[in-house]
Amino acid sequence: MARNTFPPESPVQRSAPAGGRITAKDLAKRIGVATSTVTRAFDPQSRISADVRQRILAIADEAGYRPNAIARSLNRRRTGIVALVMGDMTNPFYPAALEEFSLQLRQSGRQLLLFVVPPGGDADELMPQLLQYQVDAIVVTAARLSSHMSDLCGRQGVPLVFMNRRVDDPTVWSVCCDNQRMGAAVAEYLVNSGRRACAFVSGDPNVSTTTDRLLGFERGLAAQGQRLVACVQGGYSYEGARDAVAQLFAAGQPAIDAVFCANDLMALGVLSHLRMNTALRVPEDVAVVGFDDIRAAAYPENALTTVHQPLREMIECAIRLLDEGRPGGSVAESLREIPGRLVLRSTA
Amino acid sequence: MARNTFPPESPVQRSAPAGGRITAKDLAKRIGVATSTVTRAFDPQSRISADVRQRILAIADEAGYRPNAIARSLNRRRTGIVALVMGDMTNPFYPAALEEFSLQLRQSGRQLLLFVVPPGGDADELMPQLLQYQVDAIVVTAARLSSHMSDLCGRQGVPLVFMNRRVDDPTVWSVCCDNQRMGAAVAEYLVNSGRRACAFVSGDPNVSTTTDRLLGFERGLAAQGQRLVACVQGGYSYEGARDAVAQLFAAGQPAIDAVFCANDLMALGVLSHLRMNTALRVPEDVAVVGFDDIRAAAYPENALTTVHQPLREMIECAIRLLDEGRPGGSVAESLREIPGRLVLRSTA
DNA sequence: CTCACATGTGCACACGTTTGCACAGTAGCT
DNA sequence: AGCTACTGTGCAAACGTGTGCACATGTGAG
Repeated sequence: MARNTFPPESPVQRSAPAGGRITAKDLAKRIGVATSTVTRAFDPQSRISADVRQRILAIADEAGYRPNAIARSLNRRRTGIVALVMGDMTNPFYPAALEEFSLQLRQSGRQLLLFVVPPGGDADELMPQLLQYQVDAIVVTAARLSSHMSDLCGRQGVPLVFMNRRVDDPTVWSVCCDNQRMGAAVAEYLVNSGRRACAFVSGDPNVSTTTDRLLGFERGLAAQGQRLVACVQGGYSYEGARDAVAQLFAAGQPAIDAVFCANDLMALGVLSHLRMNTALRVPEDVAVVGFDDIRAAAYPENALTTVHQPLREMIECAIRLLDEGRPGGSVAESLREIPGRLVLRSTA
Repeated sequence: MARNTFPPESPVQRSAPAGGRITAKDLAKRIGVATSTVTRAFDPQSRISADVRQRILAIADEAGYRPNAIARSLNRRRTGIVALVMGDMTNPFYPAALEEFSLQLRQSGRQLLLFVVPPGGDADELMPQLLQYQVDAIVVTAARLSSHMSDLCGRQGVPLVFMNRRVDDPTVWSVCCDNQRMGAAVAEYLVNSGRRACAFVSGDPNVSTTTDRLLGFERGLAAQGQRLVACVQGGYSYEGARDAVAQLFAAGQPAIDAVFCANDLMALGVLSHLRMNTALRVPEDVAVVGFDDIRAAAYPENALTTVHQPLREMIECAIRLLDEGRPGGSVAESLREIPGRLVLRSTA
């Protein structure tokens, strides 16, 4: 038999690669066209005769062929991958954001590479790994990033969007709810409903999301001739807020009659303390207001009055910004604020 | 000046590519070594003299160079990317799983490509996209996958692991809690503490996680001479369970004195109904037991008795299996069951 | 019939890395 | 000195796709 002498000179002419994965070249050979023609069949922009395209697509489908996105990425210098860096998965707001992100990114034909920064950790360590994968853009939410890493992204030409966090850097985008205005709106509402001693439960005094809400709250109080009576640290967690507020009330402060929390999770912790450990009635004796409008806020046993963050719009905005490259103008222009909405339930 | 005639014949000799990204070739030219030497400097396995390696790494660091993971993936035919397909982000158990997954994958040097299947949706539509990106393995949790897609992965040689779900397919892995045994343990505990009329709140009658827990529960009851009094569908959601159980109790059933729920989220819905809408006391009149042990189960206002799922161990197991390729043996061998643990709090 | 032009296809190179092979140099041993 | 073995480096061919260029063919106008 001359069988095994068939390709005598060709050195490594294996037409079926080990992995079992079929390539454009295989397909082309089988159909009798050039590999570039196969490529063009998959690109709607390309000019190619309708019948050839159809034939190629049909056979490709039958053979289970789809273009290798890795090879394409290398060639096009665009991966279609967006990195999402996220901290604090324990706050239900962020899983909800993640779900919406995933949905919208897929609708725009992109993939989502996820990085969760561990509780005490820093997003900085993740960046090298992340940049190695040549992501087209990076979205950071609920995590801290050094300015060093931020302009490393800049040098590599990777757009960076902070979501639910504002940074004073005109070269990166920020998308937020209008935190100051909503903080003021909460103040106005509480004072109008007769509250005279308001406290604030902060998340982290270094994070804009918290400080903007606080600033707006204080300004809103001032506009009505009041001042903030107390401000405690809740560390963004249920337990942290519960314990902080326990101390606050145990300290026999001048009877606080309203507590505004930087997020819903902490507000639930506050509610828990008031209901389980004190005789105070909500809302008669103490009003509680949260921020985010997570699902649990609407549960009847919580019925939490809170500020609704328009998650879908915020994420739509963030994704639009990904295509804009890096912002060109001032800090103010690099910030997008989406209006929130006060949702009245039964705790205030 | 002869400056601009320096490379007279070379056609496209641009040494600084447009993207601003520096490549191994650039670095090599700058140092005066071959590109392969640069590669080897980054591979601890490679034999290369210590001083050359150090010099390369130093200059690479200074220049901000890191090997392009996409190009490497193409060459090695391994991307280092694991796809995670996840449904039902509204159940806090899954965000917690996601966080742990992210952590463990990063520790093993891999990346996480996330796909969230939309509420009514199907994982099948995602698979083509996902396979295009040449992921090294796929983990599916809380989502349904057709057997057609399952063996498409098989043909492409991509290991597939179902997590918290069991499938009767010996070619894919499954990692679960020992649901039947824990269901039986709950039954035993409830009967031992004097319960005489137990009901079950199911998630989805077609999902193994639910049916195994139910089966174990029924067997456990039978072993004590009892039978299940009622079984309702809660659809895995807080609201679904609350409404289902409302109907159940409104129907004036033979006074049910224990409710076992297929997950914690539904158990919280049940608690909500009992506490808000009935005069029944928990646990005196009705016991409530959940499954998963999410964080909210431990909140004092819930204090939910539940079955703890050992998330970390389950995920460790799943990640180990990724490296095993596809399972070789029987259905039984392709299933890994991790023991759970009953956590007694105040609802039963 | 010639020219201008549009259409469809193939060729070959590029994307940035990895890796088998060859080879120069050095060391160890008889 | 000659042989073997080992170390460190360069060369060049992959990996699978996209795309500019050339070219063949068809089409209509003058």
